[in-house]
Amino acid sequence: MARGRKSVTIRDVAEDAGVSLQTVSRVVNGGPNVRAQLRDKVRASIDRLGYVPSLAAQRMSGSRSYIILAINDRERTLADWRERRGTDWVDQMLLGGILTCSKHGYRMMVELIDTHSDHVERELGAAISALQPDGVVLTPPHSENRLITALLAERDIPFARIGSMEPGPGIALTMGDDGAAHLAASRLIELGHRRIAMIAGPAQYSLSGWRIEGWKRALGEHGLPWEGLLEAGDFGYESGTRATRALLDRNPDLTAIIASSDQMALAALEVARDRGMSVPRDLSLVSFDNTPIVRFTQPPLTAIDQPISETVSRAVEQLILHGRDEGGDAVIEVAATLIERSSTAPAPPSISDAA
Amino acid sequence: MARGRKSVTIRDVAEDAGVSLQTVSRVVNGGPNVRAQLRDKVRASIDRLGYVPSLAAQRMSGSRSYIILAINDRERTLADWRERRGTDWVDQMLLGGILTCSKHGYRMMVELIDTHSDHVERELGAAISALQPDGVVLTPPHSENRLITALLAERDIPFARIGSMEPGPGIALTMGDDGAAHLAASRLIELGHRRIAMIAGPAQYSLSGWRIEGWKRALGEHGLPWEGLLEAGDFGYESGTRATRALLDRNPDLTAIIASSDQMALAALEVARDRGMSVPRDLSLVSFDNTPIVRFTQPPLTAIDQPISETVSRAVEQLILHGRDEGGDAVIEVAATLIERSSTAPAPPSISDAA
DNA sequence: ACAAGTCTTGAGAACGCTCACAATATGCGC
DNA sequence: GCGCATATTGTGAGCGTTCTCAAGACTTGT
Repeated sequence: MARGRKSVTIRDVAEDAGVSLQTVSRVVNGGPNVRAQLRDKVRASIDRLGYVPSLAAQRMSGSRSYIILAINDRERTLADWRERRGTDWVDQMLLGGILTCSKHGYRMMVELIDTHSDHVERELGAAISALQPDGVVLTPPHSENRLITALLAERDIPFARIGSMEPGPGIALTMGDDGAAHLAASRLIELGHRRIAMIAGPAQYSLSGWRIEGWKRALGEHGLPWEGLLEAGDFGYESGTRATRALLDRNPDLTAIIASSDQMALAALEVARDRGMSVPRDLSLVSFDNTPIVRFTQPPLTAIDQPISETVSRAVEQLILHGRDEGGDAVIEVAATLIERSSTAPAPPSISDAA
Repeated sequence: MARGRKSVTIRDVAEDAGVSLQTVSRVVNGGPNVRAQLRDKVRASIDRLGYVPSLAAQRMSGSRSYIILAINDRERTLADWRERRGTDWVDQMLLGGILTCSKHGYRMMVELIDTHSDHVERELGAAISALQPDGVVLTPPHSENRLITALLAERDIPFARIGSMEPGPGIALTMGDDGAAHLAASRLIELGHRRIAMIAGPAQYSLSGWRIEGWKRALGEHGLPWEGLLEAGDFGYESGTRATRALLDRNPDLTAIIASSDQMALAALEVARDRGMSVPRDLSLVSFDNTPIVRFTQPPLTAIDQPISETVSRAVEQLILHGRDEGGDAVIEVAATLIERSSTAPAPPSISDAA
């Protein structure tokens, strides 16, 4: 006889236990109407033979594929990856997703999709046709892409939009970007800062807007102006350098910066150092993301921790458990927190204070 | 009529193009014997209808599943992830793998498996039965786990072992750990260092041994002793702290350390700083991995860059292209390089030199 | 003890595709 | 123009599972 390469099928189990295929299938799927005695017998056969149902066959006949597809932005991911900037976002997503999926007998697959519009439909369409996933997790900036959400809705595939505060279509999950920015700014105000700048993310990410909102709101609550204190970057290091320089040039009295990504904060730290400013003595710095990097800089950075894993985990759970329910278009919020490290300190006595 | 939720099948294409299913199948799979005229007609139908074959169905009937499974160590990955240490290894692997897979029409799936022996067979067996992958990529420490390689061989699934210098079974791919350690040590010797310590990785990783070999060899070539200069860690930060302290306590004349992971190097940097030693003036530091973190420490660390993405990419390519060939048990080497940053400098004039 | 219901089990079709093979068309040498 | 080899197309079965539906076994109320 040949190698034992043929795998154990449901038929083998059925024969071994002396029951029909259907009964085995019911036992495997926790079907309701099987006598305890038979169920145990089948279970024993399954264990002995080491039977595990074939995902492909399950997909073929059943209505579920047991696959959740996670969509990431190809351009940004690849750029980060090529330049060895770290792709912590993908990591967090992958692990949070995998763990929650496997808890429910699902698998997660990661797909990189171009933001560029003519690719979106083709690439996403192809992935969906090939995989026929039971749910899709969208990450920014795809989360609010009409083309994508329309495509998914048309194909009747449940989906979750990470990082979106807009209700429907699909499940929206936000990490409270406005609240987080508000928190960061408020804390800085509490520390005595009056001139607090923001390096925002790119406009096509709606969370960039929300962060700006939160920051403005905090300043407004204390009667502080924000004009001239806003610069936009693209989350990358270089853009952070440019933005920080512009901010510092324009505002000699600047004492604090909130950066919308760790990379941009790293850049700000470097620019400050180049200009002979000490962080946090002369300049306080708060970043967004809290990737592993910021714990090891000098000084370690105070950062808004974005609970990506948990958010994706919640998204996956919703998709698996309530995927097909008409979900009422709820917005789920997983709160971000401020991790204070050593890049923030009380504001230096200002020139006007001294006067 | 209901929503357009039913997907386009090969049958739809066949009808649209007025040919048989088989002909469409041949066109899709690049079959050799189809007249150009018909092929174009079928292609047109495929494009118009947006047909993409179902992975599940392909797996069911054909001999291939178009899935490559990447196995990672669950314990270490989860520990790194939970403590937000960064899981750069997974990242690099995932992206290198995904890209190469998609180039060949394959997909990559990531699976976390416990090292603990009774889990290994069950978990890996289950993953294989469910997914029936066309190839498996093993990462350390699974790369040399007999239980795993035996299981894969028995089921006749091609596999690649990343980070292994041992030929067969399966394809072995190494990043030249002995050579890399030799390179690091040699460079330090060139800089005038005589007392060069090594913080090794855990023994169950065979690459730990190879790195020790390379380091010893370099020292030996210059008549330098290594006794008392070796400590083992577990790749994690805390173990790096312990190891560095032990090394420094035992060897007051130590001027350089090679750490087998970035985390341990980070710890060494911290310990040195605590003891009032300046890096690189008093102590030179070389780390392994070159994760994004080490570019932003103060000083940025000189590191051995492990080309994980490229190695996994090569592994995937081998599996897809030559998976079933009796590969002759070759060992493929993808060379690591030394990235010099600011944590290495000429050795300080030693006490004996001064005497 | 009998009809009417419920619980349990099984049989057969179907999912979308590729395989092996059969049938037909085309080309070539003479 | 005939016969053979070769290129092209079509047919039917089967992959491993779940679905639908029907049949048999057991309850229950009267």
